[in-house]
Amino acid sequence: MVGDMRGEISGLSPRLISPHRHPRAMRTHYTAEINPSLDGETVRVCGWVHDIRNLGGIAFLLLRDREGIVQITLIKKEIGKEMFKEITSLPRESVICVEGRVQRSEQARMGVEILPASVKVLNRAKTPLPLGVADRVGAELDTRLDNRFIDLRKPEVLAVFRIRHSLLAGIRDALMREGFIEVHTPKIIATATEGGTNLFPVRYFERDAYLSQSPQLYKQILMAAGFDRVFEVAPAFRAEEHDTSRHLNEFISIDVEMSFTDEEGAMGVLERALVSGIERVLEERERELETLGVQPHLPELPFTRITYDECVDIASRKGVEVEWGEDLSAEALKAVGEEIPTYYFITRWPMECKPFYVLPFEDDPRYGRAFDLMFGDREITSGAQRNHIPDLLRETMVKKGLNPKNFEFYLRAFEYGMPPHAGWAIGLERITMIVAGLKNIREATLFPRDRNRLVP
RNA sequence: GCCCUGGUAGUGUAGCGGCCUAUCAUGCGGGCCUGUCGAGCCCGCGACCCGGGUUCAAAUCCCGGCCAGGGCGCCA
Repeated sequence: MVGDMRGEISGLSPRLISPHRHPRAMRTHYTAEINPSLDGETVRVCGWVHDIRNLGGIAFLLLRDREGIVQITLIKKEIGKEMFKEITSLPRESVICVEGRVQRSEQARMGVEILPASVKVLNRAKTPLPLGVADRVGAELDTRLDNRFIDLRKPEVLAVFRIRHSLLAGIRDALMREGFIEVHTPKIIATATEGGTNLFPVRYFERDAYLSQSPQLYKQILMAAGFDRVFEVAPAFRAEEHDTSRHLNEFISIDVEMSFTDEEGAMGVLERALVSGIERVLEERERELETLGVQPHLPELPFTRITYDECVDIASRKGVEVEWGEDLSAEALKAVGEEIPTYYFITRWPMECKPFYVLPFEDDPRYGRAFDLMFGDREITSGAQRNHIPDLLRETMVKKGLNPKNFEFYLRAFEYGMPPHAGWAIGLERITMIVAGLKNIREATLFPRDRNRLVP
């Protein structure tokens, strides 16, 4: 772990202003920037006491910051008995600033060490720690989440969030390159967006309101407003009772909506955005990927497209029966995922198992212009060309058991010039999970909200 | 929400009716040690999820609760 943290500051933009140039900056360098070429120079580094190895007359203190770990070498004869005692008895995870001289060293693993002139203790950690950072024993996810502020100090945990950052940056860049405007729609809403999922009720002064499960209706309204191409990165809330390693009750949804195109146009944007995100991770996060021991697969464009009916065939050939019109079961998706162990689209879904806002095909209205983006047997996105024909939309809502009266604010937008449009939504934690090779979605979010967890 | 499995020091675990004054590791406290890099050695500290029950006797068996892990359903 320590060895993985050598080298330059990871993944900083070339336009970045050095964080140490600020006049009030306490440090002159991140630990990762201390290298043998600084031999003889005086530097100041700040961070956490990762570990101390006291050999009696000499001690080695490993100082950790966001970028890595550097060795502080304490020689009793040089710094004096008292200072030696004071520093070597600091509890792990205390926060200190060390000013000292850089020394090239064959014996130090990083090829360099710092001989301190002064050590300032900024915050002494209590003992024992609720969770070890440098410990050799593991900890269960639940214990880690209860003590997330310490858990996040672990380089391999931080790595997940730097990967997530780069992934989102790559996706956002691709969308901006293609002319999408970033928007923010309300998260406190009056009615259910799509029906089906449960919403969290909130008190909105003297009225009942809900937390938004999806920006779906609002981003469609923006198509009527002529925004043409929009995207939103925002939380979505689902009051589902599910409690699994793939579900959260609050997650970040990347939503896209675009006018004057069909579902194939939306799929094109999605596959380019996803490839851009993975490319960015590969460019900027080599070190973090190494820390986690994963190598994300960079898919080729365009992704494979197969229809729902083809999936049903593949499943039944493998002995998994699917009733036409039903959503594909976990078992059926497993059968299909075995055939295509990478990213691919499932297209041409039955209207029965898709939401009301999907546009049916003109030639066969039993099918809708919907698609799912899959990774093996895991669903990561769904999207569609939307139904922009108001009469047909009302009709479909009734068929789905929804009352159009509750959606007047939405339906009105279709009556005065609504262009054809399409879009999709992707769960940021879900793709982070795939790219970073995580087993539990909770690891892809800082402070997860699930069926049982509301704190921290 | 359903099915299965489990909850033992700060952390991760062993024990599964009396050999438990509860194992081991890590951690923490103290001591020794001038080149560690999973440092080493010596001494010490620290735990049976909660509530009922069965039994001469419960960490161990039974019931309820809470929490967790694995599967399924639903979904992004």
